[in-house]
Amino acid sequence: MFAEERRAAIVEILKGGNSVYVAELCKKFGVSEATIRRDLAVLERMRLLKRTHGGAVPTTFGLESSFEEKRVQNLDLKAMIGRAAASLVNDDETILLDAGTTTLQIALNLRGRRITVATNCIDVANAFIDDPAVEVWLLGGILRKKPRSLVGFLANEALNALHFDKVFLAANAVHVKLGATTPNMLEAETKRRMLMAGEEKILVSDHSKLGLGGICRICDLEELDLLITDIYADRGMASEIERKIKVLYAGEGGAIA
Amino acid sequence: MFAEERRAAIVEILKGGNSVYVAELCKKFGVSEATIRRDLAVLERMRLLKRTHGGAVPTTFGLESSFEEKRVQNLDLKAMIGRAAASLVNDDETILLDAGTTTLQIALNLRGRRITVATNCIDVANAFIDDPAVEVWLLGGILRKKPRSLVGFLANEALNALHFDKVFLAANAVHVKLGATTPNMLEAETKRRMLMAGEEKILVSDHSKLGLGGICRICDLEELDLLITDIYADRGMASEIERKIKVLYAGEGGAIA
DNA sequence: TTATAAGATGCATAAACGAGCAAAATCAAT
DNA sequence: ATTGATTTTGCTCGTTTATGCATCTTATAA
Repeated sequence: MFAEERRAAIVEILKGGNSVYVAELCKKFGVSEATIRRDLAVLERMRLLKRTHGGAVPTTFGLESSFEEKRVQNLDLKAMIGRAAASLVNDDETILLDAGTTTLQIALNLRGRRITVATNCIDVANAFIDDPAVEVWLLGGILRKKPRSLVGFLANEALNALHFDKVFLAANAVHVKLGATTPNMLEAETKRRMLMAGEEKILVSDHSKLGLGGICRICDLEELDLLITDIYADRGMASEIERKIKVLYAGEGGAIA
Repeated sequence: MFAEERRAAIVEILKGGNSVYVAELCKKFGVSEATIRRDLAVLERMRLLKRTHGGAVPTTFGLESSFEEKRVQNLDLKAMIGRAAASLVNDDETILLDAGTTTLQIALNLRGRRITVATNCIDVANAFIDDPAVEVWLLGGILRKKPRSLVGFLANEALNALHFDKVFLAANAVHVKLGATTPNMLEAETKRRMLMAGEEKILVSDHSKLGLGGICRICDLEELDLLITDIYADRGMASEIERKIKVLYAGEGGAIA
């Protein structure tokens, strides 16, 4: 592996929103800490990341990052779900991607594809910023600063005027009876509109959110066409869910129906 | 095998997204390392690959594009203009900020203020990502990846529904006769809509753009309320412009009328 | 504050590179 | 075929780059 490749891979890791440790990178690439530090130094000069004591964090391009570095939970699971979801997308389709860490993984797996992607998340839009193949539409709206999503009137109005082949929705909780839920009312409303704007409605959620209930209902599971979760989902709960909606289980090798 | 064939074959190998080693290519084609290096040099000049120590990687590797952080021209002047512009904004106002490096400087000088900012630029929105005081609205639209701005139908529709106390517009060229212009038609259309959505219409432009003409006209200078430029503006041109529009000259200490 | 982990710096080494030159291959005319 | 011009190729050698190690300095946390 070339230095160039290694550096690109480091940037790729950080694009998922995670921070990385020097030791972690050493192990992953089988090189010394000195080499990793040199890599991080050049990447920092390129503004592709920000070094910290022990590793590096993504650049929140702009200013001294307020990056509250809580690591993304279940990132590897989300990456698997992202790969599985991306594999469902065909060339020349129009895709609507919800805001969220899982949908960001879908975005990363769609880079280079000949598709049109609309989203209400600036991180998702940014995943394609150096990708000439993908046409990106950003829905407008009020900027929610924590999840970096756009919600509210502008987003809803924009969604009224648009239609997509597939919509990939994220939810904070997925429950057999309560359906898909989220803690924020504005988010819920925008998510409902997103569903309406999509031909094929796909919900993505790693297994940790299954069985949980939130405050604001987005929709019942019957209203959706497909749920993509991971192979660590509880079998009992899974079979209950499967009575209401088709489920895909993403794993190392690929997805199983 | 001809050199041409060999080079085509090398490009073909890289097309799959793989990297190649010089030694590997030597063996494969039965030629010396010097020959392979010459091939790689030729192909790199044709932008068909990117050389690394030991081999080459495909050009679509990502790092390169992010790396071209072309440095902003006249950044210090733009910062002065940004300070001057920001000083015109009052608390509780609603502000519309155009996309551009100068308007980004305005945004940086508005951090912490109790205002609402709408923009069609993700960099401007990001300037407030860690600022709880400023409420940010992002207009939707097609993401233009080089200037990182949002234009087109969604942006225009959103602007129809909104109204702001002040709009700060950026232009690529400002001319006494031709007015404010920009090279991109979609941008021009969205900028026109932005003007319509603002009560007070303010154009910002450092002196290097004065006297230049672009392809797409945004508006005549008479349609605007104020031009903010810097103190290095040519006096002759400045006095001509002043016959059509009020001008503010930003300098080290502050702005002079 | 001190203890500990992480980072910076200088140096050594091996691999890769670039330039120049000569040999070999190719081509264009006779 | 022969000759000469041009291009391509391979080789050598001095230079550069990438990397790891040892040592010294700095940052973080108890």
